[in-house]
Amino acid sequence: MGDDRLIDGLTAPQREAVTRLDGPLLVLAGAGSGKTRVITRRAALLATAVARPDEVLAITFTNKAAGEMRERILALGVGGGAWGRGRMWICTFHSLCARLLREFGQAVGVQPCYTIFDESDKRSVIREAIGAVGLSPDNWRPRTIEAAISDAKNRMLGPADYAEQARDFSEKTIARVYDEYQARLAGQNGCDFDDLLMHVATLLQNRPEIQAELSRRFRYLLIDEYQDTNHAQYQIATLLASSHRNICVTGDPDQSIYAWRGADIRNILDFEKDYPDAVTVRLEQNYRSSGAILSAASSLISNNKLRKDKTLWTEKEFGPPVRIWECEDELEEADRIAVDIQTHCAAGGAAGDAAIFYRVNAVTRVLEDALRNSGIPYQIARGVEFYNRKEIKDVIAYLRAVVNPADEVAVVRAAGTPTRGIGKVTIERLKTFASQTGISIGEAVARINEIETLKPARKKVAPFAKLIAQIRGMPPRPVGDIVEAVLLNSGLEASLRAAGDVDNNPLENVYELVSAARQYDEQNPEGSLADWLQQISLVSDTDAIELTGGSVTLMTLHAAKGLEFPIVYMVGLEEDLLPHRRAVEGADGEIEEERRLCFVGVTRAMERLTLTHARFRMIRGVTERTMASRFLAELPAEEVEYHELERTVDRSRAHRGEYNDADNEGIDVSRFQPGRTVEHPEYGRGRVLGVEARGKSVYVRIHFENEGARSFALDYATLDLIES
DNA sequence: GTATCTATAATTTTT
DNA sequence: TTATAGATAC
Repeated sequence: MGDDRLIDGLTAPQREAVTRLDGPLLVLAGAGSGKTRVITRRAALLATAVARPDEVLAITFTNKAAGEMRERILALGVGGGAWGRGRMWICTFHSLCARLLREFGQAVGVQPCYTIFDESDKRSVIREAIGAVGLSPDNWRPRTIEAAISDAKNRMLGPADYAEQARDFSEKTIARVYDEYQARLAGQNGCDFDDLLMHVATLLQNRPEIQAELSRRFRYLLIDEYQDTNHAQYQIATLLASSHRNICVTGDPDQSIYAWRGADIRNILDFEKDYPDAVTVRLEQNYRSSGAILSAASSLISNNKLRKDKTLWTEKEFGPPVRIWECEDELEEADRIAVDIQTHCAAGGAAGDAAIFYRVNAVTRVLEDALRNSGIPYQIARGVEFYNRKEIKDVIAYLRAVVNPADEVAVVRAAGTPTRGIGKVTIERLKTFASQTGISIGEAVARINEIETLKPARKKVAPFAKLIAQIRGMPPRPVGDIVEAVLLNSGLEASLRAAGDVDNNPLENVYELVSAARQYDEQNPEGSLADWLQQISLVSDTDAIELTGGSVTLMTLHAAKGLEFPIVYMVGLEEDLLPHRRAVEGADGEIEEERRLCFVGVTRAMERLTLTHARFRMIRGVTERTMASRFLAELPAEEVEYHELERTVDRSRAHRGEYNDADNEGIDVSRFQPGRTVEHPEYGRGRVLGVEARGKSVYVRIHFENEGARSFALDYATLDLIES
């Protein structure tokens, strides 16, 4: 069967995972266990031994991972000409669904020319919906409502389902907004990210003939990072596999870090229940990290209670110990990292060997400054930022308006930029006419002569209407020509020519967009404007990382999943940052997810790992005392190298008297782990909520049954720990 | 109808 | 610290 090259050099379990082609297969792949190697070879083997390439559907977590997988399969050089005829489907859940909706969406009320609404489009529609049901955005925060709706969609609850299960006033109100929001999206023929999944899952559920056709089309399924799938994704996977059951999922419960986005770890834990005949393969040998790093990782993750026990092992040598650096503040933290990287480079190492991970994006600025000042090249994973720029969104608004005339968000934005005398009142009149006539806003623009109310403004709208009609009349490709036409004919180019300076040049950005379109044209001989728009709507931060580049990579811990670097720094190992405050205050399970996040970061390192924490950190303009992360105390103490604060070199703000130092050393906060029960002489028994530093003292917050939450200064409180 | 200013709020992680 | 929404001035 197949090509021997595909199984060369594999261990027994790896070989099993590659060659057991039919039936349900669960691959529990520990960090660094060669999983990518296994799934690429498996995909290649499937496509050469038992199926046509286009009968294989491989689903990855990011576009980046999809691209890499495609390259690696090509590099295997198997299958020869077979690749040309029908390409293997390698995509993310979202891009798969986006494609399927274009083909089958009408069955769930989505027109083929639908457009994808990003977070800010979603925000503006939500605001409208909140207003339309008679609420005020001051009392009903769009953020909160968005989160609730997103959560509902991930659980496949439509507005009606959600309303049915809504219990309290808050949920019932959200249900009204959800209903309105969804109606508005449908009216604009738009889908948000969550809709892509929910609609396809519903489609597969309600239309057996489509489900049958698709499971015939995709005879073999391969799903990576299965621990991070949500319910809608689970349904899609299940329904696609239901007739042939050739479903292989890979993942690692210890690396589940997206519960906040609706991911349900039970999907992977229950795989064997869903498919009782499933074969399970465990990959537990780690080929990536040194003994020291692996030992730290194992020690850390063993603190999770809700966990299937698993032991990673390595044949690699122990190597240098994991370092923990205590720094005065975030400036010193960044400086020390920069100096360390410089030392590495001076010794002949490459900057590209190193990566810096952090919990929140907000901490990047100081790191960037330090690297820039030291002349160290760096890259930051934030690809969406380009598409979030104002001038880019302006151009894209025109394109969306051309593709989908009902896309009100886009039409309104395009009509108003550059300013051409179309204001609020005119827009309202267009909207009113559209809804009275039962047409889309785009059509209303095309039929301005029929709109009585538009007397003087008609002259202002006419050129815009003409432009849209002209662009719409162009052939759907090459896309580059369309983008360029929009740019030149809309007046955007002219208005940008005047603006801009050296380090922020919108005109340049906009031309970069034209280049991106031209590049797309070259790579996709059959691509259309709609396809390109779909593709750029789904780019993520991680997609932009250049792994072969010669620069230090900065990214969030979430973005780091699936990658590896010889040298890793993790910054901000502090309570309230990692674990994040939201998790500390939240349910018990959330701390475990933070720990898994930390574990993911640690296991990215191959040779050298440095964890840092600062005693003081400025957060949104205010410098605060911090406490070392509990996770640091969970590392094997005798194996790590602890670097205390270097008091001789004081580059910190404290030195300049910008804040008062606090003498909190030596306080054992670990005794008061959140969740522990304590006894207070006056208030009786209570539960520890958390420990926090404020000003010069450290406080412990306790929740008492009768008294509610109270804080005590740790130095003076008379609290007894009760064994639980 | 448009531009500018001010106040205000809010900050986890991402397809 | 930063972005954004709303108010105000032109």
